[in-house]
Amino acid sequence: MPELPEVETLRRDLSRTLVGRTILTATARIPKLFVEPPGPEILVGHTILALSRRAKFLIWELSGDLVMVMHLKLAGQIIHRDAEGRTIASGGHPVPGFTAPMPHKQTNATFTLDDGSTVYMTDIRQFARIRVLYAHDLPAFLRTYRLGPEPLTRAFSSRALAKGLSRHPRLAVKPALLDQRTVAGLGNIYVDESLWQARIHPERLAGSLSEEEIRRLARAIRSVIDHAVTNGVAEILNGRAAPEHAFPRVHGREGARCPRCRREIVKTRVGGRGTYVCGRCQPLPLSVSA
DNA sequence: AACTACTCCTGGAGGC
DNA sequence: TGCCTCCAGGAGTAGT
Repeated sequence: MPELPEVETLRRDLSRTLVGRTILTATARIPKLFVEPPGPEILVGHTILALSRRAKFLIWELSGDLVMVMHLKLAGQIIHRDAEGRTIASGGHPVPGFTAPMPHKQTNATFTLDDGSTVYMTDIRQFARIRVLYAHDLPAFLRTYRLGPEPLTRAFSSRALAKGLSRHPRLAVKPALLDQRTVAGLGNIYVDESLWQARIHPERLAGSLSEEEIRRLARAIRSVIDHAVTNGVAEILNGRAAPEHAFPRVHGREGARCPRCRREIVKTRVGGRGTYVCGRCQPLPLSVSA
């Protein structure tokens, strides 16, 4: 569930509470959490210099030429509690709640810091992964993913999107967008939202989109991601946002009315993923569905 | 090379 | 209540 906006929001919040702190202890409950050596013990004594992000990777930049690269996958969550046990930063998957007692049985890693605070990493599905690298090896590590442009940077444009989609001309546009080489950081929710906003059916073949549609899609991706990052995605997903900011607009809203045309939102399956569309706003021409 | 299907996991929902 | 199946889904990988 954590996609670019969730990870970026988390990065910003943790930047305020973690930078300058030194790690006193680091433990993992599940050995496979740290994909390969070194394990968490190497982090002890290192100071957190900055937090950065690439696609859905959360990157802890540490003293001594180390980086810790986290991927929350579907259900990873991070909670930072101060010495009194108050949550001072949190993000990722909202279940269990950020106020739940920590640690609990799904707390898979724990980091204690020099100010008495503690960072808990939880993951009810155990898919999340952590990798510790030398900082000078990080660029090569990221290069192996051949990640596409970040949607909120100048590198992302309708031209860049067209180029990315041209890699999969015979593939449905939804799985093409989920490929991190096309655009970095999109996941199932934001792809559905972007396609709805651009009025493009997820099963349209990537190669069938007109230039105008690709422009619309690029604008939609940028605005959907920007909106989520700007407005604080966790609160939006918790339903606490104002109605005009209700989000998601289609994903997970089977049976609700399309906010644009009032037609019922239907759930389908595209590329093996649960997919939500408005049948009126996002037409699927017969010529490309055959 | 490119695409599909399966896998990793657990918990929650729904059927009976 | 309880047992069963299905589903959630990022990304790695095995198979076609």
